[in-house]
Amino acid sequence: MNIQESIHNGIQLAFQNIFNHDLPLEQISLAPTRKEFEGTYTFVVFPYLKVSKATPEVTANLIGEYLKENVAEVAGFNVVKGFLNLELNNMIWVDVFQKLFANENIGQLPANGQKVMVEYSSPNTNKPLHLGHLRNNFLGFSVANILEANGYEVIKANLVNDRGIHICKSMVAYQHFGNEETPESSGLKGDHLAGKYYVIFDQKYKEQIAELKEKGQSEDEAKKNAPLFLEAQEMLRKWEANDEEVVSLWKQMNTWVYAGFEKTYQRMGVSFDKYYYESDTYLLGKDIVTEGLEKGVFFKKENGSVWVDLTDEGLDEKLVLRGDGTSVYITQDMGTADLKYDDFGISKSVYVVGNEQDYHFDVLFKIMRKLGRPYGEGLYHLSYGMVDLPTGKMKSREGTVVDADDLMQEMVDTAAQHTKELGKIDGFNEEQAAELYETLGMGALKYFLLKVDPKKRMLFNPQESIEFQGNTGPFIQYSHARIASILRKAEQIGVEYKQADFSKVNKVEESESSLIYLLNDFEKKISQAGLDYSPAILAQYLFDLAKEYNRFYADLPIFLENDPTILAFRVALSAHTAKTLRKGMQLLGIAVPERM
RNA sequence: GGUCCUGUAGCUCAACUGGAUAGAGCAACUGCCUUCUAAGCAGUAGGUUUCAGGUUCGAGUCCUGACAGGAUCACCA
Repeated sequence: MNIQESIHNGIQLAFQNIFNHDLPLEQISLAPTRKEFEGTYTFVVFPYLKVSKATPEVTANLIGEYLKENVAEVAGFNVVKGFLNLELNNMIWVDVFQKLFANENIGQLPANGQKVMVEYSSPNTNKPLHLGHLRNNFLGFSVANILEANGYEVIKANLVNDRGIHICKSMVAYQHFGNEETPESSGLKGDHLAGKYYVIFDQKYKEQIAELKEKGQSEDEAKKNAPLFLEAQEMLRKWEANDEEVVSLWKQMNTWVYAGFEKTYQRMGVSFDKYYYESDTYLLGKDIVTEGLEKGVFFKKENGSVWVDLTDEGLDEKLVLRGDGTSVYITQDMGTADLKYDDFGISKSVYVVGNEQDYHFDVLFKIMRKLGRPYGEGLYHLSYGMVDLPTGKMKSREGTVVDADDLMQEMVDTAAQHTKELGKIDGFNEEQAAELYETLGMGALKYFLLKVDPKKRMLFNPQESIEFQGNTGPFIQYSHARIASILRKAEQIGVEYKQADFSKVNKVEESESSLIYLLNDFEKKISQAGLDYSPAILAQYLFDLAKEYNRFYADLPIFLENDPTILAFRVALSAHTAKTLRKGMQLLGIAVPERM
């Protein structure tokens, strides 16, 4: 039993014995005591005054006395107004640590037998990935890791948007202006090559619109009548009719784009277990429309279009199939939801998609629940906010985006420059140095994007956003490297700490107990991060932990300690902190170096 | 216009889900490297939590109404 549990039990017994009141365990909550007061945990008694029929002070004192008498861990207490601060026997931190230290497999909760799919990334194959995709990918990958640590079996999925009018735009532009250019001949990554023609399409398209307007057409007419636009539409029709030439160009460009994406994913450090392609799934969902009509969940209008009425849920009527019998976006998504379930038997399905699609997913999930899908309650939209630039919103078509590949390279270059300035590469060969720069640059970038609550929109200022000091990835990486250095020294001078028995440790300093308190919180934080689908909770925890360690590090110089038992204890404390940092950062998808 | 999200120190973010005197980092200022890595540590300064009401022992957190920013409401995806 851990400390909190035994205090919880003690409080329950106290209520039974003193007030003759049955207080369910799950209603008892302990808060950490604020720094200004003596104690470790605080129990707030205000809510129970009706039960105790006494003043806050009297109530708190009665419970405090009972806990002091009957709960071994509680050494004393003090009462401030209605706050009961419990002072623990300092030595219990040694026991707490001993148990943590013995756990080989920290940060992994027992399997819960449930399968969850995390869909993220979901790129369009007409352009390269940008800053917004970085947030999406890092979030998705990290949440997948966190759910796995919470005991789920996780399937990471990528639903590639490889068809549609926007893809045809790149293709049309390539046909006209491509001159047989290839990634090899141009030296461009395949995804950047496709993106180049997407931008060209937009430029030429705008020119044509301007020409038509000069000839007297309205803006809307011009947009619909521009030759390039008509060509793109025609190409989509041909693609759907399986036209050989169009399909072959489509395949050719896709091959290039996927090769480019693969490199980007590799550098990001993300991976997928399953790829879905919209070119395969875009016709799915029509059978669900039929099913919905039969079940009376959907209804048909005079022109043959099919709708769902969600007014009882506070939404509107939504179209699920066009009058001509063709699909809309949501038709396909209904089909894909079923496909995922049929493929894997998942009980939960997480969609990592930007918050501009909040309404869409609200509708989709309500429909699937109305249809009585077994996975209906497990559908979750992990909605995240946009990444804004100081100059405003990013637009791929206009080329005002921060490109993912460029940004990652820039971060790694900055890390390299920074590291050299600090003179930290003595003893590194070229390959090791390059690896370190990669670790630090990517660590800084990932941490920057993950430390913020996903649902909040965030500002990215390329000039000054990413720091290497303070609440940053490199700060945590640095703390780890520091400990690694201590462990090397301990190894060198032969400190035995790995199998040590710390029961003879007879004093615990404040900076030690604070550190153990935090180390003890690790699994709770993983669980919280899983429930909230929020890597930010974990990021914040790891920063606090690294900071607490650095305080301990400055406070108690380990190798100056004369008592060998305490010295070993402190080395062990360091080793376990390093392990926790490493594991936690791994859940964020961030590597930690042994030296830096 | 309807719906949803956000609003906390100059800037970027926290606040254990309603608890005590709202905390970190950056930027500014002051100390600390002949002792384990100074990408660090200790400290100073910085706040009417957008505003106005309400609920209660207690509100940054819940409710109502303003204000500001954003998203969305297509037989687009």
